[in-house]
Amino acid sequence: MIRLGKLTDYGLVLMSQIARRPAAEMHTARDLAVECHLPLPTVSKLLKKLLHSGLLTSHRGIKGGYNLARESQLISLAEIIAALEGPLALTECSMEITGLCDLESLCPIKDNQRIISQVIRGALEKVTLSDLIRPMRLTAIRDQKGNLVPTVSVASGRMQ
Amino acid sequence: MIRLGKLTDYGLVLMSQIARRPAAEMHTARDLAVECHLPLPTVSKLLKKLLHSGLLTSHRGIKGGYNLARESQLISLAEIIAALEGPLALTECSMEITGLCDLESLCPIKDNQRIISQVIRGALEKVTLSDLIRPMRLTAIRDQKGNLVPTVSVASGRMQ
DNA sequence: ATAAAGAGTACTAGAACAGTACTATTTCAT
DNA sequence: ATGAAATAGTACTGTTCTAGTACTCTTTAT
Repeated sequence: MIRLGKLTDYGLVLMSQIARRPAAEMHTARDLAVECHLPLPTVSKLLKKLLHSGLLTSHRGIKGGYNLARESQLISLAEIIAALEGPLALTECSMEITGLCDLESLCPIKDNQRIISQVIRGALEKVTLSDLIRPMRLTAIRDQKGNLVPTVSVASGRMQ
Repeated sequence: MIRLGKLTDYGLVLMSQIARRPAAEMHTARDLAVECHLPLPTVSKLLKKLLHSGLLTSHRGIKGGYNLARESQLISLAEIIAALEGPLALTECSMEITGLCDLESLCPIKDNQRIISQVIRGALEKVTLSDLIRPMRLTAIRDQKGNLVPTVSVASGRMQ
């Protein structure tokens, strides 16, 4: 079951906002709430989740706040989403992967859900937080059938 | 807002089941329900949706049934999912793409949701129904950080 | 000591999904 | 012609889960 809810979107907005500022700066939940136009309790809750997943560091007390645990280029969208939505439906199968699929064994998939999760996950692994905050170029190409296919290309030239 | 619910999964199972059989065969909702172990009313509802989206053809009356509207290689997962979940959150931006982004104009994205939708959509566009029914090879590679990254490679050698 | 910030828990209202039932319409076979 | 089997369409309902909110405790710098 794959899902990107409103809260996850908020979480991404928050992470982007933190990433946009200099790395040394601390960010309080209150400030982030104002900057992102989100209710404070919601922001608090999200930041806590992101903290527990190891994507943020926190400092308590006055002059406290949150900051990125790693550089933004090292944080993938898949990680952020997993932190907020729970493991991206790769629960059971990822267990098997470590044991079986490393050996290129054939996987008798009956659940399509797994394939799809992995395709999506693969795509999200490739996009990092830093890709999200820099302006991206949106191009539309036509496939062999003549349909418009939107393509997201990052400034660095990497293709998704 | 991206979501793959239970019903969408059922829909994919149904499409796979139809695609697995010879193209000439007709498939009644009743048969598919039995074969896929799903309740008949649910199957009916899903098939109707898929029909309206142009992914299936139908024939009424006794000896009626459903069939694929196109060959399975020409039906992408994105299409099936869009048929069952509604347009994959690419509502507004895809409109703009036709006009602006074709010209490689810079897109001042404030909603991350759009980027993500497009990344995911791009990934799902590449996988077809025929990819889904043939056995796939699941491999796990390690990235530069040492994390396991599951990768789905199709028998044809195409990479996702 | 105090004020400001994060940490943790619990509760509530609302929406959306999933499932079901019922009826009409079409078509082939007898 | 008639009946059976199939799709087509609509409406309803219960349950689950999300989103939002409130309150209290702990930590830390001034």
